[in-house]
Amino acid sequence: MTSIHDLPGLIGQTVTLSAWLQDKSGKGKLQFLKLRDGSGFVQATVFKTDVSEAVFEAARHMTQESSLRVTGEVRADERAPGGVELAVSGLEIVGSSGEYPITPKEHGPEFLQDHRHLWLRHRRPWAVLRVRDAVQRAIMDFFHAEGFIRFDAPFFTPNAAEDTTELFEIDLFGEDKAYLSQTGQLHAEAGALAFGKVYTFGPTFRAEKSKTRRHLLEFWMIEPEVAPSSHAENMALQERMVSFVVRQVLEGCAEELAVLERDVEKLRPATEGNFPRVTYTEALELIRRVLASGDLPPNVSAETQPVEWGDDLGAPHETIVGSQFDRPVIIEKYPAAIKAFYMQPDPEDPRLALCDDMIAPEGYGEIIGGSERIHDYQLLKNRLDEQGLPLEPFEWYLDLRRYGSVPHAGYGMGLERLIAWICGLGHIREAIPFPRMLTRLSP
RNA sequence: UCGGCAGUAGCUCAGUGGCAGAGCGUUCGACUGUUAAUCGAAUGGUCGUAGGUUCGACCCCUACCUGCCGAGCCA
Repeated sequence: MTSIHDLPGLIGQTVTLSAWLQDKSGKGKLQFLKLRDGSGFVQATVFKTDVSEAVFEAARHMTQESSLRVTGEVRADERAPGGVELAVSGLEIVGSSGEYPITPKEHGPEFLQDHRHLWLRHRRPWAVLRVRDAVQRAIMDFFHAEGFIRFDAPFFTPNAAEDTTELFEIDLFGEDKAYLSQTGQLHAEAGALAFGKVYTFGPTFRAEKSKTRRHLLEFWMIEPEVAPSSHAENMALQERMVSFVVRQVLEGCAEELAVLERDVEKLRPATEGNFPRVTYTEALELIRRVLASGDLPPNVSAETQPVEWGDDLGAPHETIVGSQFDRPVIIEKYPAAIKAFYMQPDPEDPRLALCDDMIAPEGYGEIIGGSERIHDYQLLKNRLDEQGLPLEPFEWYLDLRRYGSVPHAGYGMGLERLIAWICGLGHIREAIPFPRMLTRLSP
């Protein structure tokens, strides 16, 4: 069986495809069949004079999404989309199709989401989810080339790493409570102190009632952790990884990005590295300047207020900072008070944490959050106390500081947010096969 | 949780107190180069739900449900 993807190299040969009928347009004695087989898309022509009466009538009455075995000669033809078409000599319907809900016309997002299991067959999800696969492969290739091992963190955890985030509670046979993991970081730290360089790669769960284009209840996160390492090395790793992934996608997914009508020139700068870096304090000044100029990026309200030192940046503020550069920008050294308990203080200014967020351009917002971790036992214990967190669940985490502690650092990257930016998606839900959101658990 | 917007045919939408509409889809017919083909015919409705105002409600009022977008929070 031949794949549609391989047809350009088989011109002149007669092949058999296993494919689905994506669309059809008839011209009386000539039928155009738009076929897909997962590897690609091709047009087939059925001339009444080339096939039996029964085959032509079958072609004329086939319904959208019927599964077929099609035999024909591969021909180069400028009139065909893609320049190659199949001149059909034989045709067999494997599975007929009823009235197919997703017609070639426009549909609203709710309708398409309700039919996600079928929508997956269409060009746009085809392109996005193939980019997703390329991104995942690039990430794994990158880390293995850098000497990392993949180190899987548990999904059930007894405690919150960051007490601010809501967790999904699991009933463990009525005795204990467990939560679905919202981060693998703490376990990745144990892995880093055992293996040096590790990364986790798996789903993560956040019970936030967020209904925006940037949020899912269940998303995939990559969390590298390195020991020993520093804040500066951590940022350099983030930059190397993101530019490598974008480079791989531009090289390997030209057709997919073309289907999505993504302007690849907007991605090109990210392949060069040299991501700009601003401190939190500098970012506040930058935001103030842009707001004063009135020249705001799209989707940022004119009502947006500047940020007072000590307050966290909101989504519109991140969009403003991201819009000032042609590639991802790193904002570092936020006030320690608004960040997680485990972040190492800046030795030059203990009010600050050695942490950073990477903001994607074009309004796609935060894609990475990372930090150097506190390696001193007493300091970490004090931070747990200050936050009012119980020590007992964190004893194992404190052990990492009791036995051969070393400065180390890591970060978490949201896979779907990275994909949404690379593909230029209007909503993160398109970046995962079956999105799980506040208003959607099905299909 | 809060704010804004929306819900009418399978889909996308128009209709704004007086007969429920269009385009597309689907089915049938014509057509040998279609790219969201074109042309002709047929097909299509609990106007989100419940209550209210009115001689009369898709339209006005109230409540609720559902969805979309945004905020907060985050990746």
